[in-house]
Amino acid sequence: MVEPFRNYLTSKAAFTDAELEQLEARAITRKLKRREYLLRKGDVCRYMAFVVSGSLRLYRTDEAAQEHILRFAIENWWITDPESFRIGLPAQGTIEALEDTRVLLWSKENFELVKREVPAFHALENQLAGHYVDAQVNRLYTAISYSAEERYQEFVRAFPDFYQRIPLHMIASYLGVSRETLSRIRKQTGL
Amino acid sequence: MVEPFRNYLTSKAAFTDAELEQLEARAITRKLKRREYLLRKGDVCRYMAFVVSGSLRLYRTDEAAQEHILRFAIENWWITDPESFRIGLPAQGTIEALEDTRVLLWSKENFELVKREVPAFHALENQLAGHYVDAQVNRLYTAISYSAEERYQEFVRAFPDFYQRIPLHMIASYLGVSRETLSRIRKQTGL
DNA sequence: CGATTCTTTGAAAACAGTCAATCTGTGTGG
DNA sequence: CCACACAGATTGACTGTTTTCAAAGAATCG
Repeated sequence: MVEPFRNYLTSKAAFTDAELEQLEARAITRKLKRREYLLRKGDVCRYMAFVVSGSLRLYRTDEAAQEHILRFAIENWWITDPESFRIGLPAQGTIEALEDTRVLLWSKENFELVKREVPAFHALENQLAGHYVDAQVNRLYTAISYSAEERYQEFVRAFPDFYQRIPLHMIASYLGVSRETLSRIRKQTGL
Repeated sequence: MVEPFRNYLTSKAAFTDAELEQLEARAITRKLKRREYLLRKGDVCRYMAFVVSGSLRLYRTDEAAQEHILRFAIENWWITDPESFRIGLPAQGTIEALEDTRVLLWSKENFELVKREVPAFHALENQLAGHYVDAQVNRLYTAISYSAEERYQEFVRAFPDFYQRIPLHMIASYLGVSRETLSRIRKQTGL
C-alpha cells in the first residue's frame, strides 16, 4: 500500500478502499537512483508514471546534442512521453530521475483497464488531461510572448516547489535560454 | 446537409447516414465575414467549431496590446478556446475570421451529447484530442529549441496550406518573432 | 481610385548565445 | 580528515541575433 498515492487520490475525489486497492494492484512500483533512466529515447514508452517521491525530467535531444526539457515531475505528479505512450511509437524523449525516486507504473493496458474499472479515476484522469492541455497552451503562450526574464519570473511564481530543488541550468533548459543568460537574469532581478 | 463535414467524417472513420444526420442536427451553422469575431476575449467560449470553409485565428493579447497567435484553423479543422470551453470561464483568447468563413458549432452540452450518441465520433474525438496534445508538445519543443529561421522552415514544411493564405505578419506572431525579422529571414533563405 | 493593410528596408539599440575561465559546494576514496 | 574530482553557478569579453523605430514601397479592398 502506497500512502502518498492514496492521499493524493482521496484529496482529488472520493474513492472506496476497494477502488484504491484496485488502482494499486494494477500498478508496479519501481525505484530509480539519481541519473537513472525511466525511459530512453528510441524505446517505446510503455508506462504512465505517478511520482511517489523524488523528481524526474522529460527532455529531448537535438542534432547538436543539446537537451531541452519539456517537463519536470515531483511527488504527486504524473509523467510519461505522451506521444509514445499513446501510439506506441519509439519515444523522442528521455525520462531521467533527478533524485532517488519512487514511481508507480501502469502499462497502457492496465491504465485503460483501471479507467474502466474505476469510473471516478476515469473522471479524474479526464480532468487532469484537460488541465494538462491548458497548462501546455499557457506555456506555449509565454514562450512566444514573453522575454526570458518574464518567463523566469513566471516559472518561479508558478512552481515555487521546483525552483528550490532543480538545478538552475535545467530551469534554463526548460525556459529555452542558456544557463549563462539565466544566471545574469537572476543577478539583475535578485533571484 | 453540409457536404464538406460529411466528407471529412467519412474520410476519418465509418459513419452511418443516421449518425451523420445526428451529428449535424446537434450543430448550428454560422457565417462570419472577414474580421468578424467568433469569440471575444472575456466572453465564455460556448462552442466547439468545425471550419466548413474559410479560416480563423485564435490569439491572446498581452499588456502591451500585442497579439500572439496560438492557432490557425482552415477547412476541416476544429477550433475553440480549450480552457474556456472546458471549464466555462471567461476566455483569455479571441477567435477571429481571417476570411469569410462558414462554421458548424456545437454547444458543450450538444457536443457531450453527440459523443454519447455516436460512439464512432467519440473515438474520433479522442484521437484528435491526443493528436492535438502531441502537436502542442512539438510546437513547444520547437519554440524553446529552435532559432526563428528553423521555426519558420518547420512551419512552411508542416503547413504548406497555411502559408499561402495567411498574412506573413500573422505567421510571425504565431512563431513568436517580429514581422520585420520574418521578412528578413525570408529574404535570406529565399521564401 | 483612395484608403487601408501588408511587406520590406535601414540604422541603432537591446537582447541572448558562445567560449573560456573562475568560483563554489559536495561527495568520494585514500 | 584531507585532497581531489565533479557538478553546478557565475563572470567577462565577444559575437551574433532579434527588436525597435521610422519610413517607404507594394498589394488589396471597397
